[in-house]
Amino acid sequence: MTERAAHVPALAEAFREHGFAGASVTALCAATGLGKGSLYNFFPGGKAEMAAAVLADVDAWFTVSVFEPLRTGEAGDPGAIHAMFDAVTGYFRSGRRVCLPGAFALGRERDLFAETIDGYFERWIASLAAALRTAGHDDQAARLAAVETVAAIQGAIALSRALDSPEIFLQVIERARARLAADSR
Amino acid sequence: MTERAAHVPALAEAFREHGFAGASVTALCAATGLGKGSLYNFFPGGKAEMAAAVLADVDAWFTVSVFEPLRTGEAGDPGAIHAMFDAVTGYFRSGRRVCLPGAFALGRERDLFAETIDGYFERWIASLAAALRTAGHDDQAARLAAVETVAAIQGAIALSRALDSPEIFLQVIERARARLAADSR
DNA sequence: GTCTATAAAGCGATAGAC
DNA sequence: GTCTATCGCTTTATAGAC
Repeated sequence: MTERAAHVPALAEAFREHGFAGASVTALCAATGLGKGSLYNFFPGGKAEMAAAVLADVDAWFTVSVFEPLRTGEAGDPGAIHAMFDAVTGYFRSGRRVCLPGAFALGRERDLFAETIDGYFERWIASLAAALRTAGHDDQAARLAAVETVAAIQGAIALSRALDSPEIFLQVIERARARLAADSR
Repeated sequence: MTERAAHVPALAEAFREHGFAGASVTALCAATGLGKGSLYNFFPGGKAEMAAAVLADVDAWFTVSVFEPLRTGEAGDPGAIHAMFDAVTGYFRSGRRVCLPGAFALGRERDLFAETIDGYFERWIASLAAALRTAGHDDQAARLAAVETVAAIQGAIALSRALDSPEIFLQVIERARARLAADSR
């Protein structure tokens, strides 16, 4: 028996490439290697349920690989924040790979997945702010710097794709990293 | 005679709301108040030609309202850069309105409009960098700060839509503005 | 230049054989 | 659980009346 979860990464890549509206069930079949019948057997709710599963998978990865490490960093150790930048640089493939919650936020599909999208960014900001408080920021400064940093990462993806330049992504990321490091001295 | 250009703003709002793949010709008819026959009379190339006209219109607005003012600012006067932040805050409706070149950059439609999208962002960055050089930055610092700022604006749109919070947009914009002002002292 | 009617293709989704 | 065949609908785009 093949399980539903095994096909989620392929669905994710298809949604990243085509967007939600642009990803036809035929394209999703091609991405997974499954027929329509099999796909609907795993996801009776159709495209919406597939996208929800993908978003849940993305959320789970970030929870384990980004949000939780940010919260378990020790006081005075900037390692957790550096690890976050390294993790997102790898995950987003230096801007070649889209952030699905961010991309969905720009379109009509935002309404379908509002809670998931909101939760993803809210927890990213909150956990980064927690790490910044550990590094010495006060509450308000930590929250603002976290918002600014997450926005910078989202903007870096859009801009590097627009200019077809991974270097642009890396430039923005390194400046965001340097700014947090400087502020945390 | 109604002219083609008169319908471009309505098309733009439809593409912003639905995205390129999600905007059906029926929806574009509803947005413009025209029948399919009339729409195809103005835009024989269909959706792609409509979107191209919209992107050209966006590009023209930014050229007049953002790019050119950035280049005509006088040395030592930070007014042009402040005017840019004011203009984009208004244009993007504090993050409620999507940046079409930025949104298209995230999807497959990027390939269709690659030149336009690339040119839009390249000229935005170049004109902002020119204003920063006028304000005292050296070449490399100006370019990097311009890239960072445009990315921040794109990220602000995505994040404020994700969290359904115009305040987030304004926070990020004000921090970007303050950073440029501080660097230009 | 505008509309309605329509063509041809693709869509999401389902049924039913295996 | 997997497939193919098919349904009903929407899609893009065109044709032709006015």
